[in-house]
Amino acid sequence: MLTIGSLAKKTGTKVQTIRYYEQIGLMPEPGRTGGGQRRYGDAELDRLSFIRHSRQLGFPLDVIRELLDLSDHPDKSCDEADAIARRQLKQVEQRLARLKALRTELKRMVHECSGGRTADCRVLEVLRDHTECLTQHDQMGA
Amino acid sequence: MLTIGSLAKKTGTKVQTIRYYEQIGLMPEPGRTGGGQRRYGDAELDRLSFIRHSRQLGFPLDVIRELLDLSDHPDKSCDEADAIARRQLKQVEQRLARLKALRTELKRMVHECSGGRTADCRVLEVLRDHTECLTQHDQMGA
DNA sequence: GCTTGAACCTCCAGCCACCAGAGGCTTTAT
DNA sequence: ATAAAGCCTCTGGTGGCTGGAGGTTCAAGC
Repeated sequence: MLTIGSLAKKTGTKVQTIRYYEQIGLMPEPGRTGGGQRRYGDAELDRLSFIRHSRQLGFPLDVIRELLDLSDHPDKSCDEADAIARRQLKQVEQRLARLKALRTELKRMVHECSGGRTADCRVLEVLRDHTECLTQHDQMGA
Repeated sequence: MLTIGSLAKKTGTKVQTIRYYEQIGLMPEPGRTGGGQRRYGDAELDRLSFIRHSRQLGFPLDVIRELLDLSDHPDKSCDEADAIARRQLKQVEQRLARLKALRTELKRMVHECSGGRTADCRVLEVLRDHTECLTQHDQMGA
């Protein structure tokens, strides 16, 4: 039987985060001691590990909910999980592309700045005038 | 003289966002009509363009505040603006590296999944067992 | 058995950078 | 004169947590 603190340590989660997951129904309500403290077993450890690992891979919580549901039904088709992972991959690739464009632009700013007064600062100049940008970096989100 | 709506259109900003910027002191309080509607001039247009462009390059609002301040004082040294841009570049590069690791992992998951029941799903299996990961993808943040 | 101190409890507020909607007023065009 | 588009303020929500206040419980040492 694990306390919330040791569960937190084992999974690299903050205690508050575990309580938060319980609050939004992502983690089940665990058993309690007579005094009202939470106690966890192996099932909860596995579930939390799954959640944390999915988070590290960038899946949002509502998607993780779906993945957990799939994982709880071993006879369902795998297609859905596969589709979710593919979507995530696509998003990661889009974000990569955007970040690369940003990097290019920032590098250019920094390289062209040769010190001096801010009046002649290349960094500020580029920020002032969007038309100087070579790359398109329209919406962010990452 | 621009209405808030036309300023929004020109800069690709939502109207509410402009009011938000005003509320947090990033944009100045503009002049008003007799009826209380905001009217903007070219200075505000320039300032908002600067803000939006900086946002697109991923600078957070408090950093943009610094950049605006530097831009308002043409005789200050350029070093600070340069340092800010370099920091941002570094952060972008870190995020790129993390995203690349994620992409690798997601690709592997997707490639290894050959359909079937969720019980045998490679995607779910990898999520369950972190030790199968080749790459380290510790904290996210993007 | 008693005391200490670490870990637990609940509840509330805040972070970032907005976005949406309710309910009402102003402007502009016809 | 009227209509509709756009403006106003104010409130509350988003995602995914994180921190703190103020109080209780647990486990270990004496």
